[in-house]
Amino acid sequence: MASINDVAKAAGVSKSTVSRIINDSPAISDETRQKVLKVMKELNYVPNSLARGLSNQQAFTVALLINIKDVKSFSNPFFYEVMHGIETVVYSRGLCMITANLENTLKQNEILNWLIYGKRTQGVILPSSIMNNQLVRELKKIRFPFVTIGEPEGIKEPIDWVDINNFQGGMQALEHMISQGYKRIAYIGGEQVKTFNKKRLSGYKAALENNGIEYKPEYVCEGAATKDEGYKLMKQLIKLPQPPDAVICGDNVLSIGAMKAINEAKLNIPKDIGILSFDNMPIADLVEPSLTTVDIDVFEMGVQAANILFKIIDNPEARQQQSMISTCIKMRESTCRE
Amino acid sequence: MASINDVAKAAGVSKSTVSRIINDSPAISDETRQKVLKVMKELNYVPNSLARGLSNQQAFTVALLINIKDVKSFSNPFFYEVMHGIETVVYSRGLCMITANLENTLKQNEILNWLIYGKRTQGVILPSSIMNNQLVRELKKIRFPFVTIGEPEGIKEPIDWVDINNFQGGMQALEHMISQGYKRIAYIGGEQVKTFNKKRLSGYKAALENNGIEYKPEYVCEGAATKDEGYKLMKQLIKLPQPPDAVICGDNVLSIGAMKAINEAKLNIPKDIGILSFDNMPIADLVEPSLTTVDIDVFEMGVQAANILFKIIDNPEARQQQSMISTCIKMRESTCRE
DNA sequence: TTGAAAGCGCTAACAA
DNA sequence: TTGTTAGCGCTTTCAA
Repeated sequence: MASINDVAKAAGVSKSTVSRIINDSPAISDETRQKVLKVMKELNYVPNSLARGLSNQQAFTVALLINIKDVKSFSNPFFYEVMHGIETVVYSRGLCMITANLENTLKQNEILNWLIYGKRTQGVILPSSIMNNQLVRELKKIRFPFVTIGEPEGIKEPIDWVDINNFQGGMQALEHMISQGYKRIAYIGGEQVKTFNKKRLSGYKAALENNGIEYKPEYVCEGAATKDEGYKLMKQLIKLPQPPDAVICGDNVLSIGAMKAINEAKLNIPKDIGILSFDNMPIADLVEPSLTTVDIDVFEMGVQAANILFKIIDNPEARQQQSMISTCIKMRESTCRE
Repeated sequence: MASINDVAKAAGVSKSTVSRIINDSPAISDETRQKVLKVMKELNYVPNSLARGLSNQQAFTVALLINIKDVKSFSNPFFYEVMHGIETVVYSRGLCMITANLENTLKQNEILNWLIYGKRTQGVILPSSIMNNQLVRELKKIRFPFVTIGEPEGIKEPIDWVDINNFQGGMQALEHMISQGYKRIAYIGGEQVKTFNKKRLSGYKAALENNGIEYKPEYVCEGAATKDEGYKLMKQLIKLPQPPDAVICGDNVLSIGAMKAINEAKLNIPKDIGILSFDNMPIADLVEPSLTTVDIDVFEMGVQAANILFKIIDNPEARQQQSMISTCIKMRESTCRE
């Protein structure tokens, strides 16, 4: 294992010179640089990141905190892609990404302390669900760079975050239905505790208004979570004196329940009833008919989170930035009336 | 930010003493220990991991390499749980976990070099798909601890790995079918390039033999990957002069295709044809009827991978260990003939 | 049981 | 453009 000293000796220069070359300092003659680079290659030299980190007082590491229990907010496929987005940016800057689960041995604050004060990382990306005013105050006090995934609620100071534009998603969902000729568009929404569900519903309502369609409370169900609930709620909708001719569901699971109810009522999708779902999961392609969804570029969300984080790291005075990722409709058979 | 010196001064001891306490050295009087621990708490002291690492010549970090492109072998939900399993063990030992994607800016070897020679990590867990004899030789030469996820192919030297017991899975699948009274059990397998698919099929064949059932080549299709292929293959099976009364599918996607074919033929699941799938994905619970699957404890696989890795780290002379995670049948409606 | 001091591999201020 | 040197925060050997 060659060290900077070995390289310096072998190249006949001082270790400061080698250090300067490692750090791309311009104050080095081309001749020396070539010579040293050659020696580095020969010795298979890789700078010791621990020594660099100690000297620079930074870990060359970014941490992604996840909450494994919080399956709904950032569940499997999503999380995976967010992570990959972050990773792409982090590694392209020559840092490592460390991941840590908040539900592990250490408690939330402890693990953050451990990561931050133990100099294990120089920035974190964390789910908005764990943010609170005290934590924000603390992080700001020590000027520690952080970015939140998801817009945090009830935070007084402005902070940096990225989120899906769920309001836009709700609007797009309704507008897609309208464009396909549906008139009476119902809504089976997910749990209203989650901000993103509230935003989606607001988007739906706003689009109703924009399009001069009357809002009918009996068309809107909230707080559903399981296939079974989707099924039951859809059944009720079908039984209405004037049943809807389309339904927007909060997620794929609800949709599957709703589809079952529609099939049992011998109604045709998409002819009699159109159906559209938030969250573009693999299952949307597999069901019969395939499911039109509101799609999200989760990878991009990771990329933006990381970019914002580096912006703060590079310039601690940078203005806070909030970034919304656009949604788009992934059209499939379930709304293709034609 | 308190350093070891601050603690030493505040406690009126030398920094060696503080260091000994950090490292749980027994050669410390209880009195001193209590005194120093109290000061540490007061100063909110956390040891600088970079300095410790530099001094100890180890990063206190374990790396998980993933191959984001290789969706089939270790795809989303799986990977997520493996990671969580690893993480649980890693953090309980006070180390960090870093993840790195092989498809990133750096190439495979470069990123490994970068991680290892840059002292960024003291052990890696990596997918068997990237293993080759040269890499094994190199890692062994420098005695770098590593564990493979999945049994590697064509590796000459014995190495440490964990894998799902896919052979057992294949046997269990067939035996479950038999126990439910099915007689003519077909098999729609995944791509045979993948070792795990070969093993599953071998298990199926072995179980046939164990149970004195004749192997019928026309009942076995291989190399399918999409819903559509599942559909077509199932259709062919149904058209056979003596069609099967049960089918085992290589994954959930194939199963959905097969179910479609069965439904179109107006056959009942599970009465006329039973269906069972490898891989217990969320979708298995959502389809109608719900799908019996071969389930896998992927979390446990991560735990074992990490445990083996630490065994090697703690004792470089340890014998190589291969660990197989048992499968089990998750019974649902699709095979419930009763 | 404790302390003094050297050293881990790098960076950066200062000098040349 | 390059070299010398002190120092980053910890561990560990040796001595007391």
